[in-house]
Amino acid sequence: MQINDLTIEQLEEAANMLKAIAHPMRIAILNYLEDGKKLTVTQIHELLKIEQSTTSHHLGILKDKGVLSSKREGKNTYYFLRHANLSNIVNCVSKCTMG
Amino acid sequence: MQINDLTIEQLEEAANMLKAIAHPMRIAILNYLEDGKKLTVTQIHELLKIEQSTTSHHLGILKDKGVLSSKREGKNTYYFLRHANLSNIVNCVSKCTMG
DNA sequence: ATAATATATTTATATATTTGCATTTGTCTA
DNA sequence: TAGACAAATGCAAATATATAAATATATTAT
Repeated sequence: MQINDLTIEQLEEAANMLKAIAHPMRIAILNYLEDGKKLTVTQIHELLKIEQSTTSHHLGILKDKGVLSSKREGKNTYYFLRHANLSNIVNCVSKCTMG
Repeated sequence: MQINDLTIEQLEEAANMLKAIAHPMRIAILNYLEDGKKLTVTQIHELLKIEQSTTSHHLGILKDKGVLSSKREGKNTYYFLRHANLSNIVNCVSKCTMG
């Protein structure tokens, strides 16, 4: 299976995934979720000091676009990276922004 | 120098870079520019079958956000990846969209 | 059942992005 | 210098996204 030569559908899915990541707050969220870490909405909302509803909204986008998964445990919902290698994207771009 | 624990400015720069990439046409452009390849606006405009001005606009965004560089040669302007490892982002996301 | 806590959704407003057309600017050649 | 070709820019309409306030839903404990 080739990596390049993507169909329009695949291009759009890839774009949606990157669009989901391409936001300062959402990059910050992904930073907290490296190495398989799992955090709740409240934890993230407190770490980033942004509104609870805004936090939930961002997490919803990341989940909807396939970047994060979530798992409810009692009152809490834990969010975590769906593909471990997605951390690489953030690291890669971070590296480029530091050159 | 740490990769994580980014400042707001760094988060925004990283987000801008990813936002520049996060578009179906622009991902397609990056796909054509792997392995140090250089293409002109017209070549890309013909490959992607989109308007010349639209092509130029997308290339401008990619250049402005530090993803591409360009070099004028006579009537043509060649565009190419600024950091070779940016291909990894596209490949990484592509891989995730094929799971 | 009720209250308390954690998440998610709805809604509205503000802002940003995409696209193509028309135009302009830059470069080469006759 | 005029004409042809390549690329960039200004503009406007349609579409998408971000944010927060208010509200709704889900879960647990009393």
